[in-house]
Amino acid sequence: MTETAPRPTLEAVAARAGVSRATVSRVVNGAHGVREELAERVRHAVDELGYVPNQAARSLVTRRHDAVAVVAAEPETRVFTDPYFAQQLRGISKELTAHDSQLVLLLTEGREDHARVGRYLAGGHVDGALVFSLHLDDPLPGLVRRAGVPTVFGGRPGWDDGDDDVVYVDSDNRGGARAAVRHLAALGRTRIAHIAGPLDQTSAADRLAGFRDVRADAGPDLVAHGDFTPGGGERAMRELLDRCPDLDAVFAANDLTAAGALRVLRERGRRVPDDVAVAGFDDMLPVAEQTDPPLTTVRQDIEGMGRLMARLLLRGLDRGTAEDGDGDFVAGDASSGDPAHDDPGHGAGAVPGATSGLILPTTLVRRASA
Amino acid sequence: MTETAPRPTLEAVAARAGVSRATVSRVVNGAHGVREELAERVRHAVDELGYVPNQAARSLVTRRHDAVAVVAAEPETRVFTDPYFAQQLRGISKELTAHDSQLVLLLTEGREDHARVGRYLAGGHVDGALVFSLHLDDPLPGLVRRAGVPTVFGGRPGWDDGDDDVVYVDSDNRGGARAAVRHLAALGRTRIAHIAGPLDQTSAADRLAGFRDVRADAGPDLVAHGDFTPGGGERAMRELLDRCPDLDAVFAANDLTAAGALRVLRERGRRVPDDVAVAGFDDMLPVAEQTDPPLTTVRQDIEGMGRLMARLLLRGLDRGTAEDGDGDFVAGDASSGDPAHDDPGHGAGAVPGATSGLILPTTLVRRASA
DNA sequence: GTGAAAGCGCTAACAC
DNA sequence: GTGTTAGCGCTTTCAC
Repeated sequence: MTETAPRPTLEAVAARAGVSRATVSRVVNGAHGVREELAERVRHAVDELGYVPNQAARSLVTRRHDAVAVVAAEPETRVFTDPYFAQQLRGISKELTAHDSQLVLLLTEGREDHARVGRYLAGGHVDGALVFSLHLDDPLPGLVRRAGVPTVFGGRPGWDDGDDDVVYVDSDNRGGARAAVRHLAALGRTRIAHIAGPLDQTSAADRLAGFRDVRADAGPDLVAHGDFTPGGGERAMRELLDRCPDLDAVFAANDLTAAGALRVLRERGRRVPDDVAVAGFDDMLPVAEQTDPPLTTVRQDIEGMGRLMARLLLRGLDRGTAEDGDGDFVAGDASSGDPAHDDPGHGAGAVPGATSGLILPTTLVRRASA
Repeated sequence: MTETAPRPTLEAVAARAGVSRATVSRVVNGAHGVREELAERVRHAVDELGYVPNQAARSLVTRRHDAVAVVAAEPETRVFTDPYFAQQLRGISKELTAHDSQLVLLLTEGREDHARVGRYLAGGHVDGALVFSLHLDDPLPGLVRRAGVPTVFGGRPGWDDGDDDVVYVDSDNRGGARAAVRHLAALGRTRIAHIAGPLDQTSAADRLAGFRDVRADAGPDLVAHGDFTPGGGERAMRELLDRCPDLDAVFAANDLTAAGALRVLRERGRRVPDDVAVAGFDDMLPVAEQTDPPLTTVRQDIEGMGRLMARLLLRGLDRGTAEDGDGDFVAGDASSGDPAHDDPGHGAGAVPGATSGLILPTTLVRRASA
């Protein structure tokens, strides 16, 4: 834990190179209009002295911070029970790095933390925020709005007050669910059940909606409610089996749930997929590949979500800097029919005063369970 | 993505309260020696105006940032294949939050990123760094040292140049491994094999060392090499079975490896634990509880590691601020005998000029596999 | 106890 | 093109 040595300043570089501070500043910031000879001298001095600009001083005047906050509610989201969040972070990090922006991570544990986050966001430390909000009643969204910071949400926000323009990125939960259920149906299954996730999370609600899209006629006994955990999956599976002993397929709201269901099916002597076909959601690798049999499931581009969120935010931040149209990433299952499905070409800030979401496509991964 | 409104400044608050900027500053920073009446007036003005100090301006003069960088090499560590890193982050976040410090996440993807991280660290954006370095040849440690930023490492660093004082936190990989192997032996197993992890990571090396501590006589055919993945576990298990068909126990370097081994054992018709007892390491929940049978394994206090790292760093930062001795967290299996095992009471900066590590204890979690 | 004033390191007008 | 100058919002001596 050595002490930080005093860093050279712009002034020092200027003296060394025999120019003014302004010139050094211009060179350092890549401005045009500096004679190449001088520029070279400056660069030399910078190297010699090991000059690194002081960001605090810079932000003070530019009001830019080259930093973005990532806000996530830790206990409520499944942020730390699986690698999901970590992958989104990775995507975000990659994109921010490419834009020379730093990632400030704000994790909230409870209500006490909200004030802190609000203060931080309002304090003008960051240029924007990426907020993960998966609960219907999440206080975070309101909070960041009040802070007045440009924001992109991860996951479809539960509320929709209409008069506010909200930008979000989500994966196609509904379309993915449809694909899974259609796959089960294509297998010839006719008694297809669903184990839903906690419906106060939009992902769970959307997956249930996808199930219903395909099985509009499914009776209520074919739907049980889990909580995205294996334990919840077990309970729900038992319920379903008791209610509908003749079911021949199950679509679980996520892989953890499916793993629990699998265990109960085995315990009850049902063969998978022969007697009952099972499909999950997430393609959470450590689970989906390890179950017996391995899980047929719906894969999302999680890292891609993170990247897209960051990209949207950054693009919004330098709105007006032209340079548009790197179209990889605009996405969407065209057949999705999801009501929140915007023209992806516009991205951030497309429709002022209206919620606009970008939905990333999902893909069905076939393994042995269905 | 609404635009940020202009924030009130100290000046504004001062005007509102009818005092000088200096006084407001004192109140805001909780200094003594301000007449209570004035202080009250200032607090009032702060609330009314919704004043939040501008951190950039503050850092510019104080040279404090109330921010800590967390640096992790993404592809090399298993950071994104399991929830491990996320849990450490959570621990770090909690501790930093309690000290009003922000968490700046620096993820590196490759060599190109090192320069960026070095620049950032050297740029004086943060008060210190928490660095995860698990590879022997990791360039990160040297880099942060050159940046001259107070640092605490996560995981025992692979190198040890002796003349530098390095502070790190690790869990008791060696002691945990010993406990697992002793447990297998206590079960009456005599032919205990080990599937090691990638030995360029100290955790894997330490677990192997722990195995050897207990089974000093184990021949080389009882040790196979995996890579911390299920696939590696499968390959290693096949090898072991071919070499030593009579083995009756396996200690796998982590749970993922154990999951792979389990699959091969089943495939080869060995019953677990009857024919072969299996133990893992990590207690990685989505895996350890889902395997068939569930895994006996060694649990680490991952979140605790994160907290301790942050605590150590922060304590080092305000060295001299007295207030010491909240002794929860100082830890260590006293019987460990690990050479890097310091007197935990001293913590950060205890032995200047020498590597000092704090080792968190592990616990054996018994499930059905052994 | 409180205020006035200097200055942290940088950028952005504005002159030259 | 390049230098000079005036702050950005804050903390911190130093007088009073």
